[in-house]
Amino acid sequence: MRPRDEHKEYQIRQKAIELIVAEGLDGFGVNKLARSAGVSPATIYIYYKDKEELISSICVGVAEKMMTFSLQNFSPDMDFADGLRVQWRNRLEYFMQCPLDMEFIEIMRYTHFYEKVTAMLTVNFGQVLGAFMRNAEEKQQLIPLPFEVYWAVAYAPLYQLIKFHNQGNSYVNSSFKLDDKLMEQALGLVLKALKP
Amino acid sequence: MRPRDEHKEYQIRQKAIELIVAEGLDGFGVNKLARSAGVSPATIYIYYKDKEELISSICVGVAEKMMTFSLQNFSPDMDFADGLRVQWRNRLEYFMQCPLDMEFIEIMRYTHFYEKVTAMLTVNFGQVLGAFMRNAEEKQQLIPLPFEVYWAVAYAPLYQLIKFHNQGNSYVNSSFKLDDKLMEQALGLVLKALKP
DNA sequence: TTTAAATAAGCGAACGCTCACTTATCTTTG
DNA sequence: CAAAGATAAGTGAGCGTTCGCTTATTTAAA
Repeated sequence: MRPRDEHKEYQIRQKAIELIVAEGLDGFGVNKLARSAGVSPATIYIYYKDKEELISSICVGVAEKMMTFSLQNFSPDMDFADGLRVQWRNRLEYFMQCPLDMEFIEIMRYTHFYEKVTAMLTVNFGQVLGAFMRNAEEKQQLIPLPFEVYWAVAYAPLYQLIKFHNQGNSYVNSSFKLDDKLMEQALGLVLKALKP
Repeated sequence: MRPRDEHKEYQIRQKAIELIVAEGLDGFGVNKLARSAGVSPATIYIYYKDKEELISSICVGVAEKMMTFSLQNFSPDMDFADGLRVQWRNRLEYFMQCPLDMEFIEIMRYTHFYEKVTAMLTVNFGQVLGAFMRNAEEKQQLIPLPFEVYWAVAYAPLYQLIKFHNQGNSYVNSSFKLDDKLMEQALGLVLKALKP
């Protein structure tokens, strides 16, 4: 039998992400994607059952890649400040390498497609980072907190900075670029908030 | 001449928000909206030039309402901790009263419709909150910081908590409800981070 | 080693349906 | 009755999806 053209498979996924980031989920269509990826619409249906499964699959794929990346060089029993810094650095590095992925996930976050991502993240991400938080508490490097309060203070500021960066500006500055120095400054504040 | 039926005007806007929150921007259609609001599709085109203007107008309207609400009882020369608490309380109260508005804006945030909102927020929101930040710095109630770092640490955690609440769960807990006590706890941490 | 059967990949064209939007007509007001 | 509101009944365009067919590759009998 004829083997799959892996380049086509890749092109479909890549162009789908590009199109959705550029034009949003509305404005995204299978025929448009086919033209953009240089394949026939029918070919897309060899790989995916329907449009729903196409988007869903890409969504989970990207989320898995992001999660794996952000857990690089990380272990739940690391020193609290070190562990949090590794997490921040990984996320920032991933974003610098794959800015489209980040924007793509942000768009998907408020669609029903994200439910599968949440389920996946809960199993993999939640376990590891929940353990990290509990360990840090035991070592008295972190104030005892409900998980959600901890998470909101520990990670949300980073995502907001990335959002400003993606947007290219903020409410008062017409141009904004996130760099290592700014990240460290924000991380310093977060650590100050969370340490006993 | 015949006057407009204001009930219809309101129904169109309200149902549009409900539909977009329920099914996303894709899956939202003018015919569907007309049926849901109990009017003819053509009636919608009396109020709005096209679908684009319809969504755009609702988007800006909701954002303006949110901004006005969140500046209630607030002044840029308030004591820093008091001012930040008022902001957090206002946002949380608005969300409790109009949870759909919040979800609606979050969906719109990653579409081209949000550009107009950003422009509007920059003018109104940015001015007031920029002044608040500068005043707080002068009074030495706030560490000197770039605006974006300040904003990320000061407000992002609240939005993340609201997100968890909307979602109804987080990465480790299968059920989560945001309340006043949790908000105060998170606000306490944020203040600890930002105060000298 | 040749060759043809078998099979999945891949495609262009078109299907049925829904979409955003319009037209022709009627209704309600000053 | 003039003027604007409101609508039922459309319209063509574009959507997701499928059909009928071709192409490339493997397999294995001759």
